[in-house]
Amino acid sequence: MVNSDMGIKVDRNKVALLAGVSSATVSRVFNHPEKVNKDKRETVLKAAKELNYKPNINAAILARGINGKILLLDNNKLLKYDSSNSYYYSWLYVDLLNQIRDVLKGTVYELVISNLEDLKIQDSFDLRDFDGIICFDIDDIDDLSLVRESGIPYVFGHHVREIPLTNKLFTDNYYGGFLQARFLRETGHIKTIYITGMLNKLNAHKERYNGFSDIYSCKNHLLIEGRVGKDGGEESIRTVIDKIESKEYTAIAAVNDLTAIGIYFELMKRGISIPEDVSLIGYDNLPFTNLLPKRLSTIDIKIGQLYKQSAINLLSIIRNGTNEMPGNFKPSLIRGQTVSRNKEIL
Amino acid sequence: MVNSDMGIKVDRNKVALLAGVSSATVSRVFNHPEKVNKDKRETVLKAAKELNYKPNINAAILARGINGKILLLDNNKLLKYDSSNSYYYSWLYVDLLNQIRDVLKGTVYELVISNLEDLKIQDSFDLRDFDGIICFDIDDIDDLSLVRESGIPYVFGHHVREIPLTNKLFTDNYYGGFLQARFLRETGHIKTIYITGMLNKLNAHKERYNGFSDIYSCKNHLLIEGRVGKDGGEESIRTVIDKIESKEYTAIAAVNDLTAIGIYFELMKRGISIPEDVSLIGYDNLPFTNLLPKRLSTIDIKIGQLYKQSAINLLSIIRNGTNEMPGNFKPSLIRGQTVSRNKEIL
DNA sequence: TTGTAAGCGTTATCAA
DNA sequence: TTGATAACGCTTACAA
Repeated sequence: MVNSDMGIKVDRNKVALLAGVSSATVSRVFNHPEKVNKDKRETVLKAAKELNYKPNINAAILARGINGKILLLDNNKLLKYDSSNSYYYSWLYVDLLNQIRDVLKGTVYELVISNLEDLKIQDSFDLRDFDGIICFDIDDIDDLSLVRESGIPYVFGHHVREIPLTNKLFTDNYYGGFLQARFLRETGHIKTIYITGMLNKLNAHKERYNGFSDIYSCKNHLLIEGRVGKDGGEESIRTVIDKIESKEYTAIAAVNDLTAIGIYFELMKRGISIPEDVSLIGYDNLPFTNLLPKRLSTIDIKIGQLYKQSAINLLSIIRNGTNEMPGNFKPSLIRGQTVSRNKEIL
Repeated sequence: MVNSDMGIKVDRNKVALLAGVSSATVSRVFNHPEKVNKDKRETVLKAAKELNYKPNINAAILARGINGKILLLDNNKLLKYDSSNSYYYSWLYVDLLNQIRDVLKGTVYELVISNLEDLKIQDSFDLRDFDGIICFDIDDIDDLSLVRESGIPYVFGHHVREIPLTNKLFTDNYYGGFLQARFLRETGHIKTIYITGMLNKLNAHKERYNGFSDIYSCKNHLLIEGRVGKDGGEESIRTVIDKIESKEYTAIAAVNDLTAIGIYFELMKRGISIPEDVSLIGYDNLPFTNLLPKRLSTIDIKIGQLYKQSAINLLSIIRNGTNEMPGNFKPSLIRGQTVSRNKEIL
């Protein structure tokens, strides 16, 4: 007690001395407790407690020949106000961060955050300083090569085809689109409008649409390809405002929440009530949507859970060299208040 | 080249061998380059490059007797949907994170994130594993004692009085409230409504109000103390809706953006136009406010910059044992679109 | 089951 | 200005 309180360094040797064992035994008590006699183990633990002993992680790491660090590598698009839309996703980032930390909590690994920009331009750090890499939102094939060629175990959350499935964890966009459609159909909507970005530009958009159109055939939905985001949503909805006012279409699905928000406010401005006049469902479940006058119906991509699983997978790759976990992550429906039963058909 | 590409370990000794110097000289080249002969320095650097040598940070840290880690300790209120309001501040968290990382980039320190809950309940980690602690949004005096008693250098971003000024960095709430008021006065508003939480409950609220009422005397503003947040804003504004409709009061200031958003939507619902019928200004500059139909006028607390400065201060404390930097951080005005010139007096 | 001792890759002191 | 060399605190063969 006194020792530690006085700030005098207490290491394995001091504990060993007090417990009357060798320092190797102390080490074993902490790393392979099953390999040491129960009585001795307790004596050591007692001595350690008395001395307020705390293992030095860095020394352990050095002795083990590892780095003790997992890298969360992001594309640093977050927080760039100008590249606008991705900025708002930083909200989800904290969730993801916490989930990954949760997985790493019991391990020797510490989570370190960095981004591609620092890696490439400044080379202020080296991938070799890490035992594993979790890529967040990295979709450029060249960027990925950088990671793959480092030889460090990695996992990856997107859709580049060249990546082995083992290292990949992705949100099931098809299923998400399907959920949107199924919800609208269940609430009695016959004819719907689907608002998205240019489908040939982004695979995720295409997949979400495929899931949606699996339920709503071409005759039963109107597809609008345009810009995404708040402004895009406003623009797109204007082109079909007459078809909403005429009640020809009774529900709208958007490819993401930001676009849905543009639609939401544009309709509001024109005195069209949601969901009384038209139903609306988004995609992503940005926390923002919970602050709207009517809580937006949307799809929760559960990004925190997705990256939690990716951290688990990474650990498995580091330890076993491989990983058997699922790579496919299913989103879920948030019912919200912006979709209501279609009264036109009652 | 070959060596490193083949994954064979290359350390100081290999570099020393190739450069024809001792390993101590190699070490000096990297740590105290001024202490080594220029020619030799270049030879060493060349050899290091050729071998693709990378210093082992953990070994350095161990030898130096430091931990190589700075802790960002938060109160883990973020991400708790139920404790609602703080949840939305996670948006700002990413900003702060990036800024701190930016400061630490040139140092041996890595940023590690953790929270009080893990520290107290699980004791899954030990404050002694860190060289410095940045406390984020920790306002409980007992929690702070934990940090202070660890003896580790720390900085701290709030208003507990017992903390020495050196270790404290705070946002100037008085000035922020003053900015709100000055902006409203400049745009010609004579009588205003100030909506806040219970003033005796939270010092920050009190300070903001003091700044505001420094410009608007009691006769010129109506103070509403109530619940904060979206619901609170809705409630509070309802109690004075007649005074807004009658144009007796032409502008509203809210203690924070979440409250302002409640006010915003409640007014919208009642057909009161912002800023045509009444002006509105919030506080915090949550990114959210940029997505509203009219971009909310608000006060930017610049939390990223604040924590950047706090990281700089912490480094100064670690290195010099003390710190001379300013502890007071001034927010700035975001003009937005929800405050307009008061036409009543034109 | 336990102890001895050789690393792990640095830093830094002390002589030269 | 340089080179030996002793830490740094731990892990882990290997031997006992």
